[in-house]
Amino acid sequence: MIDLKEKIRRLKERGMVLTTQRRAVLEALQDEDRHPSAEEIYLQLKADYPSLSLATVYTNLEALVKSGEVQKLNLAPGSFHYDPLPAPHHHFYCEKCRQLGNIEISCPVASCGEFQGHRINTVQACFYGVCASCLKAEKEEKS
Amino acid sequence: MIDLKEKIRRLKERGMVLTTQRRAVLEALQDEDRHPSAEEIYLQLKADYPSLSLATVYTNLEALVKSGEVQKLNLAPGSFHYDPLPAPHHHFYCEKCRQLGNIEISCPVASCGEFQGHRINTVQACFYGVCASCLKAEKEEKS
DNA sequence: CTTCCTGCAAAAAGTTTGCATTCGT
DNA sequence: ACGAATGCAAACTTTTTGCAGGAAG
Repeated sequence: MIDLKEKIRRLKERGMVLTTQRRAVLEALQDEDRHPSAEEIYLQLKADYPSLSLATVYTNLEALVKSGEVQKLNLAPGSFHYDPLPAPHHHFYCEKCRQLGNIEISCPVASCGEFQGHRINTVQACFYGVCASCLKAEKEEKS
Repeated sequence: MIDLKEKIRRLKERGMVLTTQRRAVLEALQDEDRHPSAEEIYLQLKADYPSLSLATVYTNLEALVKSGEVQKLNLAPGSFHYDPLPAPHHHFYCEKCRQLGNIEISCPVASCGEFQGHRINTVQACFYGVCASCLKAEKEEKS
C-alpha cells in the first residue's frame, strides 16, 4: 500500500515545496496497480484543476522520480508511464487499451549488483499482449 | 547466426522488393549482438549510400518488423532499437554509452500464451546499468 | 510496364526548456 | 520575503506521412 503522508514527509525533508499541483500528481498516482502516462494524469487532473499545465505534470513527475518516490517506466511504445512503487517489479501492457499494469509472476532474476561484468542498476520486464478485459470485450463483440 | 540469404528469400516470397537500401539495412543488422537505433543505422550506412534517407531507414525497419525478420525493442529511453533476432531474449542497456546488447541469462518465464487471463504475445526484459567496458574506462580514468 | 520504394519536406507526438508571474513556507 | 514551482509558449527529438519521381522485377 502507498502511504501518501509518508511520501509527502520525505519530500519536505528534502526541501521540496508541496504545491497544490504536486500533491495532485501524487494523488493521481495513488492506485498502485495503474501506471498512467503523463498525459493521462494531466487529463484526469484537468477536471479538478483547470489551470494545471501539462508541463507542470512533467516537471513534477521528473522531480518525484529524482526523489525516488516514483518509477519512470519505459515499456509502452511512444510514451513513458509512471509507477508509484519505485521497486522493480514486472508489468503487463495491453496493446489494445494501452494500459500498463502489474503482473504477478515470480521470476527469480537477481535485480541488482554485478552480472557478467556489467553493473546492474535496475531491471524492467514487460509482457505484451491483450488484457483479460479486452479479451472479454473481443469475445462479446464476436457473438 | 543470421542467414541473410534466407531472410532475403523469405522477403521475396512475401512479394517484397529487394532494393539497394533494404539490403543495406538488412546488412547493417547482421551483427546479432548489436541492436542499433534507426539513426545509428542511418549514420553507419550514409557513408556507403550518400543518397540514403532517414525516412527510408524507418520505412524499411517497419517493413522488416512487420515481416517478422527483425524485432523492434522499446528498451532505451528516447528511441527504438532494432534486433536481427526476432525471438524474445533478454537485453542489457548501458546508461553511459547508450548501447543495447544481449545478456545471457536463464529466466524461465513462459514467453507466450495465456497468463492470469491475459493473452501474452511477447516479452521484453532489460537490465539497466553500466556495461563492462564503460566500467573499465571509469576505473582507468580515476587512476 | 506496373507496382512498390525512395527521398524530401512537412507533420505529428512526446517531452523539455526559458522566462515572467505566482505560490508555499 | 525568499526561493521554488507554475503556466505558457517555443524548442527539440524521434517517428510518421504525403507525394512526385525513380528503381525492381
